[in-house]
This record gives sequence, C-alpha cells and structure tokens, in this order.
Amino acid sequence: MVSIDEVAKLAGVSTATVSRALSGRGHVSAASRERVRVAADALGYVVSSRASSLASGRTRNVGVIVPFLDRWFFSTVLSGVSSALMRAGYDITLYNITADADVRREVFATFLRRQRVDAVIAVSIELDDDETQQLADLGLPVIAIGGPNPSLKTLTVDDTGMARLATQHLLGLGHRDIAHIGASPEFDLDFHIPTQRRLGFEQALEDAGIAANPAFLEPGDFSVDGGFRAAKQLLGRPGPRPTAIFAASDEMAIGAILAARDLGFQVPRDLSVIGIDGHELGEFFQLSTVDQFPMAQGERAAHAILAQLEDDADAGTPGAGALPFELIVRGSTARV
Amino acid sequence: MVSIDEVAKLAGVSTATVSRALSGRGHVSAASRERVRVAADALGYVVSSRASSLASGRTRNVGVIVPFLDRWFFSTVLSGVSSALMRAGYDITLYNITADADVRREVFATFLRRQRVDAVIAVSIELDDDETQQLADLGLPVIAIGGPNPSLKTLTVDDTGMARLATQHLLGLGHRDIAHIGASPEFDLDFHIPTQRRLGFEQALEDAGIAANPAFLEPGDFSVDGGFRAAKQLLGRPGPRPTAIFAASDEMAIGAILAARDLGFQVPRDLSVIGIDGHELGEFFQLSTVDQFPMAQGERAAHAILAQLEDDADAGTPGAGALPFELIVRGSTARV
DNA sequence: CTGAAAGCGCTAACAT
DNA sequence: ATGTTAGCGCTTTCAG
Repeated sequence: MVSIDEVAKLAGVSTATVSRALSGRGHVSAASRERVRVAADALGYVVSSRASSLASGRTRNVGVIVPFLDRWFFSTVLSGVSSALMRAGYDITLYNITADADVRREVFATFLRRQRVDAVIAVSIELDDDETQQLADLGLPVIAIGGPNPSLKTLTVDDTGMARLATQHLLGLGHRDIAHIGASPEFDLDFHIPTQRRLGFEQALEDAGIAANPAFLEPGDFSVDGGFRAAKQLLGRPGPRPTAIFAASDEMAIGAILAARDLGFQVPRDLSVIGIDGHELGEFFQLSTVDQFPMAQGERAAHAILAQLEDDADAGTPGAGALPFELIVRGSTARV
Repeated sequence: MVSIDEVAKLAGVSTATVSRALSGRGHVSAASRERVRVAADALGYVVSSRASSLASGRTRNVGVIVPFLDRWFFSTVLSGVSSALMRAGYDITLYNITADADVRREVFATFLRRQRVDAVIAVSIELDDDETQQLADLGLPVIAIGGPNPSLKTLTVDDTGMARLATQHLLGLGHRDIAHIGASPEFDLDFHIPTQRRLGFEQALEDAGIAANPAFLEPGDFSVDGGFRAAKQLLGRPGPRPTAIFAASDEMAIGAILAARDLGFQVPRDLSVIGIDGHELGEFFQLSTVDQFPMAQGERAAHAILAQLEDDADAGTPGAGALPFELIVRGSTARV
C-alpha cells in the first residue's frame, strides 16, 4: 500500500501539504494542490481510513441499522440511504438487527461503540429506552426513520394521515362498508405504525359519520400471505361483506386482491382495494395506493445526516420533519 | 470515550495486558484476564477499531458488494452474509453497485482501497477484467458468489444442473411441450446465469430426445412482470401451446402463474409451472421450484471468508465449491 | 502557504 | 506472564 510519504516525496512537498491538499482542509496553493493530485493519481494513493480516522476523529462512514434486509420496504429505504451516502463519498456499515436478541444487544453494546462510524441512521426500529440511551451516549448524530421516537431526531411520515387519505379515497368513491387489514386494537400496543394506520382509518370513517364495524377490522402481519388470509376471512364468512378494503401495506393489499380473485370476486367491480407504501409490484397489480416513496426517505435521511456532519454550523434542525406521501389511483379502486 | 489506559489502571495491569486479554492473542493469566474483563465491563470499554486496526492491520470488517439491494434474491443473500458475520463479531461495509457507473468505478478505485476491510465478498457481480484485477490488487481474501469468475475464489451453484433438474421434473410428469422463460440465445452473451439455465433446459430436452421448439423460448427479465408478459406471449398466440413452463426465476414463474390465471388456464390442470430460487412467496403460490437457498449461500460465503481470515493456516481451498440445490415439488406442477 | 513535530489509541516485538 | 516501548499512517497545531 502506497503511503502519504511517497506522495509527498513525488510531489516535492511535506506530508502535511499532501493531507491538506487531498482533504481540502486548510490552505494550499493551487500549484501544490495540482502537483499532489497528480502524484497521488500516479501512485494510486488512497487515504487510509484507519490512519486518517485515528488522527482526525472522522471516519467518513455511517452506520445504518435495519430490522430486516429481505423485505421490500426496508431494502428500498436502505438502497436510498446507500446511494446518497456513496455519492457523497461515504461508506456505510450495515447493522441488521434481526430476530436474534443477542445480536441486537451486541450491536448497541459493542458494534456501534467501536468508533467505526461518524453517525447512525436507524430505519424503522422500535427502540426501547435502553437502546435509545445507548445511541445517545455515542455522542454522534443519530437520525431515525419512521416510528416517532420522542428523544431522537426523526424523519417520520404521517401514518395516520396516509391512512386517512386512503380511506377518504374509498369514501369518495361512495364506499360505506370498508374493511381494514392491519392492526387489531388489542395486539398492537407498542408497535406504532400499524396502530397509527388503523387510527387514521377510524378517523376518516368517523369524519364521514360512519360507525366502524368491528367485524371489518382484520389483523394482518403486513405480508402477502397475511393479506390473503385476512381478505379470505372478510369476504368468505357469512354476514355483511365490505365493498372495499384498505390494507395497511401494499403487500397485504396484493394478498387481498389475490384472495378476492380466488373467491370469484372481480377487482374493482365487486371489491375495491387500496394499500400503502408504493410497492414495486403495485403497478403490476394495478393497485391503488398511498405512496410513501421509501427510496426517497432513505435519501433524505442520508442528506440530513450529511448536513449535520459537514456543516458543523447549523446542527440544528436540518430537514427533520414530515415526509411526503401521495395518493396513487390505479385500477384496483372504483365507485361502488 | 474511555480508553485502554483507564482499563489498565483500573485492572492494575499494563495496556499491553489489557490488549492481550481482550483480544485473546498472547498469554495472559486467568486472573489478569478476569480483572481486565471486569474493569472493561465496568467502564463500558470497547476497543477502538480505528486505533486497533492501525496498529494491527486487522479491521474485523468485511466489504460486501451487491448489484441490487431491492431484489429479493440479493437482499436474502446479504441477510445470510450479515448474520453470519455479525455472529462472529465482524462488521460489514456495504457497497451497492447500482446502475450508476461512476459510483461503480469509485467503489473499485477508491472505496475498497481505504483499508477499511479485511476481505471482500462479491455477490452475483459480473466483474470485468479491470475490476477483477483491482480486487486482486487489494491483496485481501476475496470470494465471489455466483457467476463463475475464473480468477476468483467462487462459491457457485450449478445453474445448468438446476435448470436440468427443473426440466427433468416436468419431463418426468409426462410433459413434452415445455416452454422456457429466461434468456434468449441472442441477448445473453455476457450474462452467465440466464444462459446457463437456458442451456440446462436444452440439455434436459435433448437427453430426453425432444427437439427444442424455438417458439417455446421466451425472453424474460427475471421480474414478475417480465414473467407475466412472457407467459402471455406463450399462451396467447396462435399455434401450439406448451403444457408446461420452466421459468429461470421464481419471480418470473409467479408472473407466469398470474398470466395463466388471467387467461383462464388453471394451474396445474392446464399448465404446469416451475421456477428457480426458493422465493419466499413460492409457498404462497404453491410454486414448484428448485431451491438454491440464498440465505445459506450468504452464510456459506461468510464462513469461507472467516476461515481464511482466522486460520491463516489453510488459506487453501476452504469450502469453495458447488452449492446445494433441491427440487421442491408443490402444487404448480402435475402430470399432463 | 508550508513544514516540523506531536500525537490519535492501540498492538507487537522485545525484554524480563 | 507481563511491562516497556516503538511504531501503525495520518492530521493538526504551532511556527515561520
């Protein structure tokens, strides 16, 4: 590995000047800068992050914590984070907090404390108090996406608002018997997103003067299969049937569409279906949805972190706030 | 941040002993080891990777290069890599080589040369000669998954064999008019996987003494939508229709099933469909497939890398070789 | 604008 | 088995 001394020698300057020229910190004459650039190029020199970070305290590396890697939403957010960070020259270190509780504990207790990262992005993680504290103790910029965490800077989409928007769309089409697949009032106590979406659904109904029908609230685990089973319940059992279903995720909505087809219902003639997310398969299934632009969420989180990292000036409130969402009307919803 | 000196002082030993006790390298008495452990614990000390790696040359960090993050197969492989590496105490730095050619170039020219990683895992990347050379120049253990690269240690699944197995399954059920969705002979020149699968398909037919019907070869881009469109072509146009479809990926197979339903065909009564991958939605669609265990592929790559990293002894040929695959028969395939 | 030199916090000889 | 010490390769005062 070629080191800074070799570059300095070739460029005929000191290592200090090489460092300044390459990092852009401190003044260097245009001439020196150019000679350093040429020398570094010729030698294929790249600053050693280990030496640089030890000396400067900066790593140019951001830690990203995700709860799942193999679910579309999370990997899409991650994709956005990654592309924005890489364009800025940053590396990203990935911490996948899966089911394994031991690993999760280790991530907060050890991995993140190795001084390997300058900042942390936590994607849709429900952090307990301990974990929140451990993140704070790092003394680094931390930003969370989703699931408002009172003590963390959070980029959050208005889950209630999205759900209301989806429900209002169905109401606007004349639907009155609308079912919801997602959280059940009993089981979602500490899981923000499903609850918020259910509440938005109920608010919209209430605003329209419609009493929520408990039989039209079906739990679902956010997977295609979960949506499928929930819809089978809603459509298959005796008693009144909904004319529309609002699913708390696109994957469940797709499951619901498949279930409806399976039972001989035509979508949207016999049943309207709408979801939330903006899933890549939405277009394929002609699914109406409320898009929350997951890729953009990741990019935005990355930019917020970069802002805090680069301009030490306004580490104040950089773009932290509500994220955009948008109703996308496709072919899965129609008038009653 | 608490440093090694504080731990040394509290434990009443030198920093060298703390280092030895914590890293497990060199001899330390059980008593010292325990006192160090207690002291470190009490202070919440974690070895600074920046200092440690500068001094030792080891980072305990592995770089992982993936072509996509938001496709099920890749994120699942990554998931396997990540969990195995984290269990071993390793961090992973993620390099997502997406469409952006500039970023891709930078990854090989700069990111990977920052001395941030001890080894590299490249997941299903078609590397050109330059990139292969750049990887080799790193002087680090490198392992590739998929797409046999002659000059790299590669964990590869027998794509031709998988395709043959899938096709043989259909042949065994009495099918003779079998279509293939995947590579077209003209367009897949430098893309290994689609080609290999097509070749396996053709081999199986040939072995069974069946002439391949060019009309039964339909290109597809490995997506659900691509499979859907391809199947519509195969089933919708005038002339002889296949009784079975072998799709080169599960996502295309799912698309084919949906297309068949759309056209009023019942699967498997009117059409058998089989894919490759072991996609999580396979069970939901009752899809017969050849599972290639992507999660396990990732884990295996991780273990191979760890073996090279830890036992400097046999950096020889650790488990590099063919990956397992298995025919999973579900409800989408049946006798003619 | 530039150079000399003192670390950054560890690890790895080398002694003992 | 343990302590002493010299770096690892940069960055950053501090002078000039």
